[in-house]
Formats: sequence, C-alpha cells, structure tokens
Amino acid sequence: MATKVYKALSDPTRRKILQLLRERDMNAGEISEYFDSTKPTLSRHFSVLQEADLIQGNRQGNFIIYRLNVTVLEEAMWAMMDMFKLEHRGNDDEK
Amino acid sequence: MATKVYKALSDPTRRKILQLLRERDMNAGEISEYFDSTKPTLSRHFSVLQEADLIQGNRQGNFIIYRLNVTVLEEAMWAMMDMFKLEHRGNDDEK
DNA sequence: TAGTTGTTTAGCTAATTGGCTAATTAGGTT
DNA sequence: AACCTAATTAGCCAATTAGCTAAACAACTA
Repeated sequence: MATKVYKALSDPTRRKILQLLRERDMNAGEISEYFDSTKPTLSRHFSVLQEADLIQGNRQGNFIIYRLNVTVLEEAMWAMMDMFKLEHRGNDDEK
Repeated sequence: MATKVYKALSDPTRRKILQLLRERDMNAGEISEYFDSTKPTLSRHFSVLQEADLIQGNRQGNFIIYRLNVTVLEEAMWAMMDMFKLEHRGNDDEK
C-alpha cells in the first residue's frame, strides 16, 4: 500500500503529472504536451499513479480525463509524518 | 536531490531503518538484527540513505554508528507538501 | 462500415535495483 | 606481526523499471 505510493512518487515525471493535476483535471493528451516522452510512456506513468490510487481516470467520450485524488495524497503525507513521528504542527492547539 | 529522497523512501527496508533510527542511534550490526537480509545488503541500504542525506554514519572505533538526520527528513516532508500545494495546517493562524 | 482521433496494450531493450557470497578494509587486541 | 570483529566493497544474478515503436482498442463521425 504505502510502498506503491512512495514508488509512484519516486519518479520526477510522475511528480510533475501530479503537480499539473493539482491545478486542474486534464486528459492524457493535454498532459503529454508538458513532456517530451511518448504517449505510451506517459500512459504507463498514469497507470502507476492509478495503482497507487493517487489519480483517477474517467473516460469522457473519446478522452480520458485524469483527476488528482487530493485526499489520498494528503493522507499519504500525514501517514509519512506519523511513520517518522514528525511534528504535525497540528491546529489542535485551539483554546 | 528530491528524487534521491523519494527513491530512498520507496523501499520498505529503508523506511524501517529510518523508523528504528528515529528511536535512537544504532550501529550497523544492531540494525541488522531487525532484518532477515544479510549485512552487505543492509550496508547498501545505508549508503542509499546516506546519499539522500537522510542518515549519517560515524565510525566509533570498530563500529559505525548511524544517526537519523531528522531535519532533512522533516524538510523533505514540507517540500513535498509545498510541491503539491497541500494544506500545512500551519500554526500561523494565531490571530 | 470505414475512417479518424485519443489512448492503451504488447513486446522489446538498456539501465537500475535488491538480494546473495566472497573478498577486502578498518580498527582494536594479543 | 598475527588475529579477531565490524562493516563495506566487488562481482554476480534475477527482477523491475522507464523508455521506445508498432499494434490494438474505444468512441465518435461520415
């Protein structure tokens, strides 16, 4: 579970894909314009990200719209923090 | 830079090493008791972690004491949060 | 149904990774 | 010097990975 997420994040291309999707949903073709790699190559990156549940693809007619799973990414981060017992700077200091 | 950190984190053995070192400094032999892998194998994990600057080894006589670079790990986490524009839940909300 | 567009799957290759055993280095002891 | 212990480096292997081209699939259009 966790390993899939870390592996997914370990590639620069995939991290940039996530960043792009942070801004807005995009279809595969749009995303590919930001990279030099071929579409098949990017397609495989998409599937890695999907297996880690970090993104989700929805076919809309001819296109497949990819969407970032923000909450999954967020929770992965918090899990990381917990795993290493790092300070959350949590906002539970009200009162 | 970032990629090295992510790659280092992408292996379960290495993550467990970091967790162990979160508790206290340990030498290579001590660490190896927590794993089934051979010492050479673990040694290479150490060097991966060192190249990512996540841990640091200091020879003390016959032993090499490994220490976690907490701040590097922490900063890597924050960089990650920034990269994906996630909420920091920062405690900068005081009035 | 035949064609077109968007995307993925199949199949290949080169590079990287994680594991092993055997050999080497570093330091301390006798 | 000879020896012992702790750890790393060297060298090998099997599995994984990221890239490519070519082929296939899915959905729409004429």
